[in-house]
Amino acid sequence: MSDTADIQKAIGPKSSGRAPGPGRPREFDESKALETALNVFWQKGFEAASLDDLTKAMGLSRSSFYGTFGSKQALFQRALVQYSQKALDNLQDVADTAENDPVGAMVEALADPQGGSRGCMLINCVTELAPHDQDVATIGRRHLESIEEIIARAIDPDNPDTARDQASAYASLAIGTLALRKAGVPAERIAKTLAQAKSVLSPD
Amino acid sequence: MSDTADIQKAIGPKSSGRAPGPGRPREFDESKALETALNVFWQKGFEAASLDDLTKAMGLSRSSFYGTFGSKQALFQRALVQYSQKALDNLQDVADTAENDPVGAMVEALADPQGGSRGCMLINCVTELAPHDQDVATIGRRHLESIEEIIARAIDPDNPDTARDQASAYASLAIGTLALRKAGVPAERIAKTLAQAKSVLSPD
DNA sequence: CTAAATATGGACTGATCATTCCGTAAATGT
DNA sequence: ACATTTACGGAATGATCAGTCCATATTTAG
Repeated sequence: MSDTADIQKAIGPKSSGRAPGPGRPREFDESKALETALNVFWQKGFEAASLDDLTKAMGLSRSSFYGTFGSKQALFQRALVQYSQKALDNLQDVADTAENDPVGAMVEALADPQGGSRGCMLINCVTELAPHDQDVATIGRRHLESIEEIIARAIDPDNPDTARDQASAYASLAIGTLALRKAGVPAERIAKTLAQAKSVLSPD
Repeated sequence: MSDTADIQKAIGPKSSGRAPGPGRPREFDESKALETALNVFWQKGFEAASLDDLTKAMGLSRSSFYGTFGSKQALFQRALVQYSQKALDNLQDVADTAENDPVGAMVEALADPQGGSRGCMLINCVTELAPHDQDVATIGRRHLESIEEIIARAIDPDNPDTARDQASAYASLAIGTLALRKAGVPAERIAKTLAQAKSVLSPD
């Protein structure tokens, strides 16, 4: 196998933005398919999401799946990155549109993410895969650092560095409550936990 | 199949404490084997721990494995319960032997559990399985509630109920940092996060 | 119209999974 | 010694896994 073929395999087949040259056109929307796959991974995790699950949900044949995304692993990484960007955008948006307590609003948003009981996809995947998958660990670490950065900027826009540890504490707190929620601790108890922590942590 | 056979299957085969009646004696120590299995599950998670992994580590044939533990699922639940008991005992011990700051010591212990980078087995398993496995969710919820209880008693032995929310916040904080650690956030940063949170949360 | 290029459907492959089964070994009770 | 009971080693089973392959379909370029 040639070097270029290796590289081609590593980065995945001619995935997106290809020129409208010759050949039969795709019968599906690649970014829609990616979004669908993201939801399957979010709900089931990486290992438990089988190719049948994925292709059925995405409406793709296996040929189209591999032709477009290269491998389950490659698709998963694209989904993770996409999720991270979307989640960070959403968090920033919460910070920007909060009326009086942006930090509190962000903590609430982190502790009760969109998507019901699936929790945060990145935390799920970090827990499942990061110890044995360096790429996932890196994506997860950057995501967490970005969360801390956004919170720190909201705490003190002028000196975000000094607020970094506090921001990290808020983020860890919110992430910890995700485990409570998954284990079935009542939402009311979790709300009280957050309220307690916020009342003490906030400078008021 | 008879009802008794159903029950027998549900609770697992003649597992422990059997009378030394007739028949060939076991060539292995059941509790040692359970402990070994626990470590495999801890390191790999439930799905990723194959029966080859388990039986090889435990030194059992498949016959002995199924004859003793009934199924992978049943063995896993026994391992989870055993882990929970051990972890709670250890936490209580940290609280009892701490010199001046039992709560802080417990938070440190929760945030940096024994077993290196494997994190807390129960948090791992709750994240992986609780959404789709009611039994695991229940074991996890009870474990988390027990942690909160132990912390609350250390905060205020006379009125542990009033300290419950604060205890829950400490526990969530510590559990959240486990995700940071798995994602490869430097230990030094995590220590600063905990120090910051403790200095603010503690009544001093 | 023909050749080249890309996409699709679905059968196929080889590996691995949890679990079962069977022949044999090793103990007890009579 | 012999029947009974339990344990062991390891082959067999059927399901499922990710990934490949090929015949066919649909497009563009000339």
